[in-house]
Amino acid sequence: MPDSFQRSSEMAKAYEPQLVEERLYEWWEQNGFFQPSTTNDKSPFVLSMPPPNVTGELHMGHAMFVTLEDVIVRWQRMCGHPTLWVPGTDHAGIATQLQVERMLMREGTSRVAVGRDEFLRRTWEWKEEFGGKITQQLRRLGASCDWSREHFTLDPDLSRAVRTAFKKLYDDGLIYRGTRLVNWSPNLQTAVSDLEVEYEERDVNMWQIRYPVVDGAWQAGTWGSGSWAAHATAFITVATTRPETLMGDVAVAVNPSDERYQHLIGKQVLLPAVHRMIPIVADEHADPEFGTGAVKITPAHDHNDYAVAQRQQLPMVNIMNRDATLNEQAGPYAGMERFAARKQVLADLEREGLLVATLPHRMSVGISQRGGEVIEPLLSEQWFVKMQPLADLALAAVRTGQTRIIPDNFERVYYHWLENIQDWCISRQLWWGHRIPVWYTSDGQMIVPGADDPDPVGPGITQDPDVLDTWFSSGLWPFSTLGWPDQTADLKRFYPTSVMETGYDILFFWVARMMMLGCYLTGHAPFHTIYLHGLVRDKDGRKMSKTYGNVINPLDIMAQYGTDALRFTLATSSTPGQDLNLNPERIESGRNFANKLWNVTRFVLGRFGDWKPDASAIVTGHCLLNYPYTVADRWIMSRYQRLVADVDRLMKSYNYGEAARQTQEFVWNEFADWYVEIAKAQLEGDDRRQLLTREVLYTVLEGSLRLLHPFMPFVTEEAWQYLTGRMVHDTAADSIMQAGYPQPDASLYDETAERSLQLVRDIIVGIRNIRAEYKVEPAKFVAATIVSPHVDLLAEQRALLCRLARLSNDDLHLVTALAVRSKAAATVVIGDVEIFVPLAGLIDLAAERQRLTKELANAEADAERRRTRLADDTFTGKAPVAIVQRERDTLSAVEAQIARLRQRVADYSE
RNA sequence: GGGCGAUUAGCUCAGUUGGUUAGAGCGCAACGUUGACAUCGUUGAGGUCGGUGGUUCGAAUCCACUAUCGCCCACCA
Repeated sequence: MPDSFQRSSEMAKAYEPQLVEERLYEWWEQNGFFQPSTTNDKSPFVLSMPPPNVTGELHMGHAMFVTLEDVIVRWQRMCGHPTLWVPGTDHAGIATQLQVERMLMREGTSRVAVGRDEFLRRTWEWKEEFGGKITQQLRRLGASCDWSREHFTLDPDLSRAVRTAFKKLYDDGLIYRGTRLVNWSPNLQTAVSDLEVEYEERDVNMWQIRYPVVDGAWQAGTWGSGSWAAHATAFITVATTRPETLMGDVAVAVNPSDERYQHLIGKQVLLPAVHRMIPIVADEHADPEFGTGAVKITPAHDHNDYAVAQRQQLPMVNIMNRDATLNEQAGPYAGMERFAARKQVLADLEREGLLVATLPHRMSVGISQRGGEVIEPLLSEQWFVKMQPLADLALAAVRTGQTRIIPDNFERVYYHWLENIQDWCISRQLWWGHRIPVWYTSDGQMIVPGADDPDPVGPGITQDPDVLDTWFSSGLWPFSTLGWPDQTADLKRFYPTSVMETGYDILFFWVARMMMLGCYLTGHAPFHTIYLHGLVRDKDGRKMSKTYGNVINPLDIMAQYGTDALRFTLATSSTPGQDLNLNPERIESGRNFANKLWNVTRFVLGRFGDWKPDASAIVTGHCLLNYPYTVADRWIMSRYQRLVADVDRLMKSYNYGEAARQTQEFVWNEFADWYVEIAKAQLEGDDRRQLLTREVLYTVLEGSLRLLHPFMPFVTEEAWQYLTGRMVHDTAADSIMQAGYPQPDASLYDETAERSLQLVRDIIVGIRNIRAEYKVEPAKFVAATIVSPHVDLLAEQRALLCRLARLSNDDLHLVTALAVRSKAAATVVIGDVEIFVPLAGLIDLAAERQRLTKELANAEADAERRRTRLADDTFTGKAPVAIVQRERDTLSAVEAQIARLRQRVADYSE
């Protein structure tokens, strides 16, 4: 092994992520560091990765979840738990099918033209070609998942899990087939679930149309004759936003309490265009306040009307084809596209004098999430899962605390959704996906074979042509990927999993369904904790989208700033459940921090000399008591230990971002800015001083790298390899991720040292401040007199004071009192300490007086507040003793400061 | 209509169970290459924590109301 000096000089002057990341990742993966330890009897920690779409492109959402999950996983692994992070990809039925269809279109053909078998062959081909891309990109992010256990939702074993689940739910009566009104996406030509419909406020028209109330039979053939009035005894006017559905009307409903229409209830109206007689019925659905108070009932094309028709036992008339053209039931409009038909119907109504009014109206319109067009409620035969029994289990799991949601306000959202759940339409009229495992005989019988049974064959036997909703298979993910339905070793050891980390946007789509299916099929909630993160938005809070042109590509960012910079920024900018506005400037500061770690390591290593870290190099409480460590040594160790305790607490309470922020602050503002500077002075001392200083530098830096490793895996590993030279104290680790995570040790807290060093820092900053104010040349050594009751402490720190405040050693006077107070000196007062910096000929008496007077005023106001507080009996009586005592102590310190400030103001005034 | 979240420095955001004079990064101003780091250092300016009221000895933090922005669910003939 090269010595430390050589190692430090091998380190590049700046951290260069592109030289490090790929090499380290390959080394980690090839050495099996991501696989759960088998030589450890601690409880395992398991996390299932939310599987990205197999043909997806990496975006910030992926970067976010990988960062958080990798933080959790690396932390748990370092804490000594056998840790498994199961990766994989999702076949993403609609998304993938659309991509392949687009490809076929570019080739001048189509899905239908090539046929189902060929289409599936082409889609698999596509998957093989592009499916590895996303997993490569996850590797770029540093994801420490166990690739030997990677799964794809269409893998044979997962397909078997799907069939097992389907069979069980079917046999238990929780899956049924039925003709229901579903959300139909005309562009996709498939049914979609309620969740796949998004609502958008739009300005539309509401038309008022009058229907003739007719007694007796209607003579056909008069549509277009303009002779409606002659046949009508009266009219009833309905309001609608969708006049093209008129031909599907089966009734007109009025509110039973609506006096305007009492006399019409039970009468018949004539439906224009198709000349059907439909009744006027009384139903609570009609709101007298809305529109005209009379509503046309179109059960095959409206969810509310569907309910009315069931109540009123009205027939259903479906007037639409699957491509959203009208069918033969629409009479003269058959074959027209739905919106073209709307225009034509309106024109015809107007001509016939039946269009009463056209009013502007604002309403939310259902849009197909993936298709982008207006959803059409359509009557069709589909497969459904009966949700109530499943929802009850999922609700109970959270209510009883078996599973906990973080942040917990999402528990209410979860409850509300599950308490109002509707049956789940799971069939999709697609080709890419798990084909519904049901066969039909020619006489209409259904066969649902077991998962391991052969597919039914025989004359006239056909399989259901549809596939299952993608989320059906991903709902099994946490256990199907571990071998379920078989009781495999992995399933026994790693299920239920530990934490489910994902975005709150798929709480219903995925998380709730995993909870339901997991509870039902395995008898356990699939995870004990659900951690939800927010969406990554641009710095102005807008959704990242290609149309806004505000998309930040993680791959570009990683190439420019390094993976650690991106990860650190995402981790430290985020709070659980809260959206994150990503400011690219912050990524730069993440990069800077990685570089800081690198350079501080380079510095420390370069000062090791022939010293080598080994077990004895670790500073413990015992060490600190038995060897002459300095106040600064004890200070930084104490601060470091407090950091470790804070990080421990924050990580355990899922506040990962705050843990990283605090660590950064410590490393930069305390360790690098102060201890490293102090160490430079200490390293000029005798051999023993040097040795002890190296130990402290090593202990704190090595521990800080381990603290940060979950956040910044690459730079910490690389720096750690250099720093330790692979000689680690607490394990025989080859990688930092195998070294333990720092554990709190309160015995190293040293409040005296912390206070002392704080005073030293304040004095140094005070003198620097004077220097800056009087524009003293940075290189120049100045004189100073420090008047303080703590001369002993300050004498110990003499070298430090001189070095960091740039004082001339011969002219630094440490005294307990001062006989002659020179006006030709600038003054700093810190509590009971006075510092005089003589600057002959430079001192502006008026300015100095003004500065100190201002400080005096502040101090006096402060003291006054405290005196008032302490004079208040209720405060001294009710507040905790420690708080009151602290108030007293602070007051006396402030009073000491006031006395000195007064004196000095007087000095300058004479 | 029901629910949730946000509002803290010019910008982007932290702030554990209420407890000194509210923090960071970026940006801004001035100075500075002394051997880890200019992806840096030193010093500084900058906030009555959206508003009102309340609880409390004490509120950015808890409660009520309110304003603005955003999101979710439901409804919308």
